Amino acid sequence: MLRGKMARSSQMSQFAIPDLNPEQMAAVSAPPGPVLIVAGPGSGKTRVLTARVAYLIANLGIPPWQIMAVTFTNKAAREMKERLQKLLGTDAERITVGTFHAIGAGILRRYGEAIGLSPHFAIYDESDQLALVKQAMAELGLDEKRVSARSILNGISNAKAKYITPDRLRLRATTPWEQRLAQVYDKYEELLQQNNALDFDDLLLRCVQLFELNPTVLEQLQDRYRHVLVDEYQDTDHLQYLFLRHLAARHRNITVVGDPDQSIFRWRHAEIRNILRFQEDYPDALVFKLEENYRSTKRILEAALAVIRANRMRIEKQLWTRNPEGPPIFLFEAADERDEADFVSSQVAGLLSRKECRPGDIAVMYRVNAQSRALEEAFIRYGLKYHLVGAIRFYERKEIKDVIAFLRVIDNPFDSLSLERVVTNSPVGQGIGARTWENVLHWSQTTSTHLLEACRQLAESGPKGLAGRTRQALRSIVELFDRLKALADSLSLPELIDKTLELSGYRDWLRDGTEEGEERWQNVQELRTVAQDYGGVPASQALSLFLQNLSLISDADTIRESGETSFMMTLHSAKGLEFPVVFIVGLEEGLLPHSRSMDDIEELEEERRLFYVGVTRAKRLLYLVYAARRTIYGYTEPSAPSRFLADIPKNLLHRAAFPSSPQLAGFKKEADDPGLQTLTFRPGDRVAHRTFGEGTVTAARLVNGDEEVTVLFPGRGQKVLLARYANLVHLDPERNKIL
DNA sequence: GCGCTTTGATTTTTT
DNA sequence: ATCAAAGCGC
Repeated sequence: MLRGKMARSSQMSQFAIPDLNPEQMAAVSAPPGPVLIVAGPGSGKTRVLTARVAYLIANLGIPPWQIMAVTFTNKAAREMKERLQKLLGTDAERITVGTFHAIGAGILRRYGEAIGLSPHFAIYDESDQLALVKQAMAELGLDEKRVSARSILNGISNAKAKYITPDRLRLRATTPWEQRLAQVYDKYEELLQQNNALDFDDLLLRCVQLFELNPTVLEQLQDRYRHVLVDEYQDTDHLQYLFLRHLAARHRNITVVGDPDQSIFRWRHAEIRNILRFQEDYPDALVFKLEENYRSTKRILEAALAVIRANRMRIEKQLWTRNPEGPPIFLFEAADERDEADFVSSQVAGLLSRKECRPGDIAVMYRVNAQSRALEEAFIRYGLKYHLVGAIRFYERKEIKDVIAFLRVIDNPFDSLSLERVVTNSPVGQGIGARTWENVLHWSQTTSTHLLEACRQLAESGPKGLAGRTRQALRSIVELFDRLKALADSLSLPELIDKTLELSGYRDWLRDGTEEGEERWQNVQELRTVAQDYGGVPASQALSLFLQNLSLISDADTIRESGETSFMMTLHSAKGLEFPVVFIVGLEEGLLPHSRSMDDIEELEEERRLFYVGVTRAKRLLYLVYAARRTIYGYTEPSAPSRFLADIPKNLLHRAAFPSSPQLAGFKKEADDPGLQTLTFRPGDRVAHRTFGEGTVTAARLVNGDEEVTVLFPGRGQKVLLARYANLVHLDPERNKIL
């Protein structure tokens, strides 16, 4: 007893709790048991969660391996690991930190055999799922023109998210549509099983199933993970809820952190009521509220509060900040989306030329991705650098999916979708068309062997009518995978990838000499680089783990923090980020709130939360922009300002004018740099621009220490550019010398 | 089996 | 306006 106490107190000194305010401190050092931390934006919630993990280990002497910390994104998991590393050193490695899905996949790899899963299961993403639904529908003789595969998949996803099995769905089905849905769902599950594959939802659903069917396994896990901590609890769905409830049922040491006001994934089955009802689930829960905001100015916070106050589904908080009042929030009415983009660009150019911030301090946020187009064009016109966040996902690139398909087949020959991808999308399938492929599928069905085996049998002993060319093509596919499979035992993973690319002819096929081909090849090399982490052991051992981890990673969209580029992103992808300067554009009825969300009160509340999330990303400067008319799908229509704008008290807003810059009282630094004093362009000069080509200067003047040049580009019209950003090149330097 | 034309849909996307 | 998937002809 005494020894234990001494050990604890000596450990306590090892962990110096970082500066925390009293609320944060209370949450961090709350005794084990159910704990709910309601954390406002910018209140240091991740810090608190991390500090609590450290506290449990260092101060309460809990072994690191008894702790599980769950996040939603890989990025959040990574950040938490890094912070724990700093706080605890090597102890941190033994803590289980990961996303729901990664942790679920890990559990299934380890214990899945109890419910009939091979540890080599593939993880199917949404496009794989859709392909599987189509296959299921085809096998059931359902016409895709009458029921879209998409809507069926939605139905299946909804059922899965609610933990409804095909059997249960069939029992509760009343309409013909529901009966058909249950039928396809059933078939879909059968196909997953055949392919030895799981979809994303399965990673949690099957865990819950495992827990319910195998009390021994569940107990083992409960005793292993005695302390569970969850980030972003407001975004958990029903499966995640069940997963956590089971895991924490025995020891009830569950800490959740979240903010119902920032719940924006309802459409992804997130259930805001999970956090609203936490106290009902755990009546003895200790509740802490983090209400001090360290991020935004008083004005920005006040505007945010005014916006969110109108919602009903909330836990009331008294947010406050010690930060300064700050400049007013700028409100600008643009004529249309082009004008809007011009306004944003000119403001950005102004902020940068006045050195009020760095490009990386600025983010432009919008409701739908389509809005980025006009903004990008304007940024390019102004010579401003930007980075589109979350637009292209690495894992979804065609070439990456192709290479992964090869590897998946090597790892799991039952994965028919991947083999199909190889055959239809790469040089390997040369000479095999839809007809032949149907034969293979059919053969595989009748002999119930996997597809590769079906190819082999057809090549060797298929019907006489089979053309020699087809036979040869099938044989070469089988030989390719036989060779690769054999090589997997002796080569490391990166080497196996090299061999795969070489032997399949994929490398030469991809690098077709075009610039695009080379870029795609670079991406493939990127994938190879990732594989190097798994290089220590033979590929046959590393492959499953590599593939499963890969399926769970989506963020090659990791923000590059060079500071030299500004950011554009949807309001959804802005969650969890913060920027000194934020522009929210397209604040119009129909866009925000989106027209598809306007007839449902709960969806409207979510739109409002989305706006709230956007506003609370801003630290110092916030611009709210809307356009009087907007072109959508080729139709130009007048638009009304968003109803959410009306909730912001007028005294916080300042109507911005265009094109002159607003006065940024309190922010404007005294310019040491007087900027440009003389003109370098004059009317008549011939100049070249990166995107507009050659043109003639029609006017030039000094504006805020920069040179504003008006150029007439033949065929593209007159453009007003800032010389500092536009990188205009003089075409006839001789003439310039005369100046 | 491949390439061109038509058709339809088009919010958000942590995994 | 734009893009992808399906449809159709060679």
